[in-house]
Amino acid sequence: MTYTAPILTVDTVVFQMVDARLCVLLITRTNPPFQGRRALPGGYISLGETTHEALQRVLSDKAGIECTTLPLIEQLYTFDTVARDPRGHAVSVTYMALGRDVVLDARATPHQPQFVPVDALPDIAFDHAQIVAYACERLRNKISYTNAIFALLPDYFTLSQLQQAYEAILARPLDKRNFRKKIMSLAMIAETPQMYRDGAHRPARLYRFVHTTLTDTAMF
Amino acid sequence: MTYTAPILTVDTVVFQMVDARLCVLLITRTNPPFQGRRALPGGYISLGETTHEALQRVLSDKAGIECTTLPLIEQLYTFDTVARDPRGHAVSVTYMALGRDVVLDARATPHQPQFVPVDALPDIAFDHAQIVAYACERLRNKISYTNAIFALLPDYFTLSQLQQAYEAILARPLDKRNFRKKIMSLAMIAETPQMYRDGAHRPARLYRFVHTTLTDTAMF
DNA sequence: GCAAAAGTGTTAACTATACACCCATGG
DNA sequence: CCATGGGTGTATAGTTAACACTTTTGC
Repeated sequence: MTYTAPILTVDTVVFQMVDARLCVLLITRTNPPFQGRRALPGGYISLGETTHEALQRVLSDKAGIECTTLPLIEQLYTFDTVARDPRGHAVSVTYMALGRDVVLDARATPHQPQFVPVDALPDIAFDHAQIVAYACERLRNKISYTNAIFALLPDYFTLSQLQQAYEAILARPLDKRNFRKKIMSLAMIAETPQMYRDGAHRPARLYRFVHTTLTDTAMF
Repeated sequence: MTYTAPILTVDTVVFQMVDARLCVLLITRTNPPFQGRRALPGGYISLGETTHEALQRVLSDKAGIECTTLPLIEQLYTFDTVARDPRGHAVSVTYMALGRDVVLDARATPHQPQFVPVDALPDIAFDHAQIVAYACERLRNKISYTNAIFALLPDYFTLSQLQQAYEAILARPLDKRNFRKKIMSLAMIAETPQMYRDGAHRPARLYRFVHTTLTDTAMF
């Protein structure tokens, strides 16, 4: 039997907070089709490679990111999609990753990786706008019933930072008092003795996450 | 460039209620590996075929089921898995489907399709037990925030039947009065003038679903 | 008349929401 | 002293959960 499988690719939506805004990692395509257009980091899955291995390789090659620095990686959905080259139809396994300390060196690769706010996306290649929209929805759901947001915040953070992250992802304002009451009742975070001083106002208490692995925690 | 993709397969978890129990469709494998063992219906995805097209073909060939008779089909997850033949690693795109009127003809194909209660699964091939467990969990979640259960019930049904379906999927008993109060407040189902008579007891009112497409409806 | 499943309300506990002022700091 | 963001409590409405008896039918 001569079995020929469809082209199989992986595409990843890497989220990170930048200035209290939810941002997604985009690269610039160096090859046709969509050469010069921005896109999600992605590429072929080779024979013998798992989807996760391909993801690691692609993020490392195209954005200089090591997967081990991303505290949360989760598969999203598998799209039947247009191929990257004219051979026709392809299948793309998509992943979502959350980061907090990712520093990009836009000159280290020709792909110019950068974080772009999800509420101000440029015109991106393939069906990647759809994938980003799906990832945003998944993330919104995920932070509502797990502690997934830990993966987007630094080890020590203020309640205002935490609230801003929730607000950016949910795309709606939250009441400060109700938010604090709720979050403290969940045993998801713990007070630390440290304070954060920043500008002409009262210093803020710093908190940390009790668990830095994914845990069920009904927030909303 | 000579690009060789991993082997790509599709596997489907088809659910149906049988005697108030949640059942899953299994076939018997006619080829190695796991020849003679039961398994989810599945097979190769060919070049040029979408995952959904492959799913249709596989269900038709191996179980005699036309996809158009399944009111709800949803992609589950894509597993890196063992290959069906010794060439090594494969990628399996899995789907969940819900049915209500599926009648199987176990003699029409050599695959002996049959519905088996999920709480009494035999030893099944590959990583299919894991896939069924994942599908059950997804279904449990899905019926909690959508009307997905419509796809498992006949057009006309009693409140007891509906409650039994929820109980079978959630694997816990529900309070009859609270259940009825809740379901009636959701505008998910509507009374019909018909009654269902069955045995030596009071006849039951028949209801129908207001929507027979997937709709958001917070049930639990 | 009896066995079997259908049908029906109330109360208490909990959860979610709305809302406004004082505090600590730097300049 | 003033501008800035940090921090705090209460009252109401809505939701969930617990619980037992009467009705209608076939035999």
